[in-house]
Amino acid sequence: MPELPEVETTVRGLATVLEGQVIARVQVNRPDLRRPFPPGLVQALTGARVTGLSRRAKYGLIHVDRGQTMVFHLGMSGRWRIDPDGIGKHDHLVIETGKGQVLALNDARRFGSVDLLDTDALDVWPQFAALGPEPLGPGLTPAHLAAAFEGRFAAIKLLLLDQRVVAGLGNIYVCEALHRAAIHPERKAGKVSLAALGRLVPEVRAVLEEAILAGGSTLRDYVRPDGELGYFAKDWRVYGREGEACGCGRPVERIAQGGRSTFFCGHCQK
DNA sequence: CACGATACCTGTAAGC
DNA sequence: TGCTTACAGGTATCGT
Repeated sequence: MPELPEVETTVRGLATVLEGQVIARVQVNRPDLRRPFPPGLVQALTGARVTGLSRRAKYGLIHVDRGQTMVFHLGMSGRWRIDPDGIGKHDHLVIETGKGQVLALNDARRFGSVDLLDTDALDVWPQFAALGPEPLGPGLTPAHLAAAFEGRFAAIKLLLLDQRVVAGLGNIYVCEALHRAAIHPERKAGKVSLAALGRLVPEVRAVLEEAILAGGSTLRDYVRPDGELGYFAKDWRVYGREGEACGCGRPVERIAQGGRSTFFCGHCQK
């Protein structure tokens, strides 16, 4: 489910419910996700007022008025449910606002995480300090990629998934961006021309921005009537389309890289 | 250090 | 129907 656009959509949806509200109740239903829930999480959040929400890479941030921020990562299967019809299986963290609205962090595989940090120390949090530039920010340039890829022999697809190179890309949007930029996913990163990187950067931005827009329109202001967040119609050009015709007519191919599926067109991508 | 493999955990879909 | 297998949008860690 969650790459950068889905996290962004989720954060915007959560903001409609949480922004400016007091957190009246916090319930933790198991000790951990990928890591233990932070000690004191319930106490820190209960009674606090949410001052704002934001996103960094694939992390969602909920800022409260006590100088702290709850940082969540959705892993592979995480999602927030708004006003769910009862607390269900895998609703590991439940938050209720002063207005009585309920938010449930649901994560079947529990690859996600929740952390509690001082807001003014977010930048030096090791997980954030290690991240590369935001793909939608000014830091992602062809020159940045060229520098990051210099001398590297790993496949470009794999390096684009490395959050230290660019922060927020995942398997779907890397496949899509490489296809749109006509770059073969197995090309050694250090050997991709600056011209090709010049095509790639705007395509990375475009796939992400289009996905965020689709999320907004599909979800109607980022929240579906059933309370689900982050899901929207997918119209990928290659992802999940093995054997189907690429725009050029040739079948989309599927290979494994780093143990994960890569979809591409061997005719369009060189 | 760069890089590939593996582990984490559960659900779902496909194959037999 | 039931059982087994492959695979899933992410990341940390381990060995070479």
